[in-house]
Amino acid sequence: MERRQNYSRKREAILNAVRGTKLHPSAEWVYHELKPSYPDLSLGTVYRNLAQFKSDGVIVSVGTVNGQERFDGATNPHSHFVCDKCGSVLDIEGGPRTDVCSEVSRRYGVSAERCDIVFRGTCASCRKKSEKVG
Amino acid sequence: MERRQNYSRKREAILNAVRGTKLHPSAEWVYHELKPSYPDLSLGTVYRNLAQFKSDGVIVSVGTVNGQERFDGATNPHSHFVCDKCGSVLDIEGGPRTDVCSEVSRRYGVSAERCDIVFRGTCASCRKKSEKVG
DNA sequence: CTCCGTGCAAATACTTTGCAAAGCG
DNA sequence: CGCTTTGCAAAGTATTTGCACGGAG
Repeated sequence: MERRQNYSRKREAILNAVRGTKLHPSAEWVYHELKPSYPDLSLGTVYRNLAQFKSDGVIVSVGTVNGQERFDGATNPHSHFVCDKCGSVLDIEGGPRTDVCSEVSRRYGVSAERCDIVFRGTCASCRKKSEKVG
Repeated sequence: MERRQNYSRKREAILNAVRGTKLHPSAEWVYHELKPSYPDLSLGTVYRNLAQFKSDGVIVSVGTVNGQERFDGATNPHSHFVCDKCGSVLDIEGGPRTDVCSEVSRRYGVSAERCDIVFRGTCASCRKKSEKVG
């Protein structure tokens, strides 16, 4: 059916790159990460595969940080923290529960499937920096 | 202080446009909305003012929907629902309690100031459409 | 006169896409 | 051979920015 014929070493590498980091990378990050090992990799391919993974639900989008979409290879329900200063993204475990989806669906007549929770503020590292300065 | 010298009719119009709709508009939407009344309004001005409002905390960003940033003139704490099909944005009441922020801040050593909760799925209208088709 | 706000257009930045070549079964 | 994947470069879309002009104090 939906089975891929062509296994594609590059595709696997892209997926592994996303899964193998806690950085919640952007397309460009993945590209630069793999470029040394795959000199003929193209940015378009990275974008194409990430879009595919996302629509397949294999990875999720954390949202847009400083104009770049960021991805997460961990699909278990958890929240994120985004630093407004440096744009780093942090996993937050055990955030508010996502079973509110059904309640929202009922109350608003929609069909809510996912619930993304994003905290925003200043990360530990950026806080230290501003303390040193101030 | 930070007081504006030049009041600017256009700036007020832009803010009112965002506040006066439940659509959670994009910059372009605001532009097209005001263009008839302000024929010499430029898109750059809309972007500039929205960015200003946002950094002043007068409006908030709902996030990026289909590549466009969407804004909300209501700054009281509440959540949002985004339709993956048509991109419409809905206010969801009873949103994030601020005490999760302090808990996250404590546990992760960050300084979480805001918590954005976004539900995603299919809106009532889009659901009807697909029912008719299917 | 001095500043701020703006129009306009050019510049950026990110992402998508068309097409021919290459890979896998 | 048939279908998928990719490199490359061009195109597309959203947003930002430089600069000179116009209005308010």
